[in-house]
Amino acid sequence: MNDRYREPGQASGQTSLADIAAEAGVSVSTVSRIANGDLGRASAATVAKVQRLIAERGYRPNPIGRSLRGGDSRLVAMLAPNLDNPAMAAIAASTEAALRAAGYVMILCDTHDRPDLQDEYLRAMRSRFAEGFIVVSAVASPELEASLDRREPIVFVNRRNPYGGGPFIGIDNRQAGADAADHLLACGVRAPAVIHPTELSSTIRERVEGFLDRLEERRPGLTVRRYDGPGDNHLDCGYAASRRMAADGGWPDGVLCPSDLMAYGLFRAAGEQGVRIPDDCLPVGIDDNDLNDWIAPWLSSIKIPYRRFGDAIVTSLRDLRAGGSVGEVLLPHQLIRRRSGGETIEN
Amino acid sequence: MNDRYREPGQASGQTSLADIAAEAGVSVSTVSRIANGDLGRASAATVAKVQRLIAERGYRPNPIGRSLRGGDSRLVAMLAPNLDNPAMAAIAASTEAALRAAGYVMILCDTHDRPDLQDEYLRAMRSRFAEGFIVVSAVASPELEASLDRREPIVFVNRRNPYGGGPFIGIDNRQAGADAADHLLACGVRAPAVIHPTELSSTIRERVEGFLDRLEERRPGLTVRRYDGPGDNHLDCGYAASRRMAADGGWPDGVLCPSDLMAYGLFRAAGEQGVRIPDDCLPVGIDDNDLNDWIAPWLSSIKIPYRRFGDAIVTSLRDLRAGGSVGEVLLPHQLIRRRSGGETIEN
DNA sequence: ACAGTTAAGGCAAACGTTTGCCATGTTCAA
DNA sequence: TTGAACATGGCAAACGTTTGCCTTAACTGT
Repeated sequence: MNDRYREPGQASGQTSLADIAAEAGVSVSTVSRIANGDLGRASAATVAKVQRLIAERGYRPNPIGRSLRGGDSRLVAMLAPNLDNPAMAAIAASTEAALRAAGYVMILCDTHDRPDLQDEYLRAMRSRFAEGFIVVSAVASPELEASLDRREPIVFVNRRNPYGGGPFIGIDNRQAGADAADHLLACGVRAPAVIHPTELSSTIRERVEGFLDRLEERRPGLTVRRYDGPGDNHLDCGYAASRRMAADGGWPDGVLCPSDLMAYGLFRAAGEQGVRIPDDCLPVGIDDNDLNDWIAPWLSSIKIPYRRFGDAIVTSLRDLRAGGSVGEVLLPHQLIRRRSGGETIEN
Repeated sequence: MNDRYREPGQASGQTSLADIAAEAGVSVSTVSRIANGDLGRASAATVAKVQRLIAERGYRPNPIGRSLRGGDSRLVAMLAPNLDNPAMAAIAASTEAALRAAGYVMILCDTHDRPDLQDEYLRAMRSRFAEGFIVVSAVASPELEASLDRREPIVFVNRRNPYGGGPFIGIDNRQAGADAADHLLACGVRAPAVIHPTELSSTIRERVEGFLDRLEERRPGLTVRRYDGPGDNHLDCGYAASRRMAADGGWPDGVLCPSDLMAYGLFRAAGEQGVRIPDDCLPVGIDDNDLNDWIAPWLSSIKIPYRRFGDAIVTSLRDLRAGGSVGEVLLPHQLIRRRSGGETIEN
């Protein structure tokens, strides 16, 4: 192509089985077996010689050759919508670490929540011999359905399999909504409201339902104001919904924001209208973004242990590949109470 | 392995050249050539037949086979420290999009700023035939040096090549520091201070130097208080440095925080001590996190156009692989002024 | 009619692995 | 002494692709 910059790892690069074999005066098969720990198939002398050469030349098996042969590729694809969302970044970071610890390499694909991109990535990764898929906030798409039909190992995170079944990692969203309701009532909120995106995912729906059901249970007959907002991301949704809410009947004394980003949208709208948060209006979020402790001391939020998702995901993926039947893993959430001053009180 | 879950893309999966060839009654070579657009090597009838079959069976060339052969892998590795940092997430997201648009797939590796992990990933990616590397905030490491020696295509982002030279995407950090100084002076700050991490990267050093130099130029003889803070991340550094600053001589009327995260750390320390931000102490950040507009209306910050990094990175990578000599790309930054009320005034 | 050209397409090697099977040679028991 | 078992290790196919070179047949010009 050009002589200034070489392809990395190309022919002249890495030492291959053949190089070692030639130098040791044995066949590639023998070297391969020794490299893979099958030491009983060669004499002690041969094993020693080959092992020495492997160490000396820094031989590392080429994953490409391996995958082609049909062995494992040690590649796992993670499909996530929009990395800009700090929650996604947290999941990605913890999954990456867990996979690396298990000897895998993660390919991260940003699907922008679009079914067509999700499909494109599923195809691309399949033909790259990805050994498994982690789909965060999956959307229904033809290729996803096809993958499920082929019984490919797929772990769903955050949002359940739109076609039902399959392993799932997340929290008990209904319970989280109920906990949020309890929190608002405990803080003396009389007329709570709820905002949510116009387009409801199953995750958000469950949180809102859990919230409403718990309120109905504890305050029968109480009407809960409910506003939705349009937008690509939860920041915009939260902002738009809050403005609708303010225009419709003024600010309530408490609001469930089913994601922290929506709470940030509410915060902005409140600031613009001179409404003091949390004194005039007490929001409760779900996610508990790491930054809350630093710059959003006004936001109590239900912490989702995204840092722990990685391990759970890798465990599920392994069980799946081992043929075990894998169900849902619901990790524990926890309300983090914050007061405006910035002190955090964990219960 | 087991019959419940299959490897995706394995033998029984994707249609291969051989499948098409068998069905069309021609050789693999012919199909390969037609699939790659070399239409002059077969009769019109053959071309039509093969093209029809390719479309019908949904044939897509297997990238593994291609890479192995020595062709291109369309794989690019991005090594980033700590995805938790919103700035890194923004760079990763925009790069992913730009690479996908250019037909590449990005592998994202979290190096945690550790030289040994950076090395491990460089090796792993090289043997997977990555066509190029994007190293964000590179640290010096043996394998990086080796990669440079082999003239592999590496683009450095955010932090310059620790061994010097090579293409770089970033901003003019000295100028950004100077702009921050101008801003503080314009806001009437009399005795500005600066906080920074104890471990100085070249990026942060440049920002701080630009700040101090500009102050010396405009206010000769002015002594600028300077505090560093330990910690793994800039949040902790900023917090620790701020507390040191407060303990040492009280809060200044203005502070340069060479990253937004450090400003968040300062904000928390100020909140704990009852210091009002920005009224008592005016911070200026560098980065301009997207969330500032929503929940940090008190923070004026120098916006780094992370969203535009992706395109610049891909362009550099292409030029590099085409053999062109690629230098530094400094993208324009811009001060975003915010007032406590939340309104944004861009200049 | 014959050499030369062109069209059409197949052969086979190469990339790096893994693995079932075969080929030696040695040892051991009956 | 002869068969069996075992130790040691090589052969070759297979994965999917690309490409230099070869073959065959038809066509062209003289």
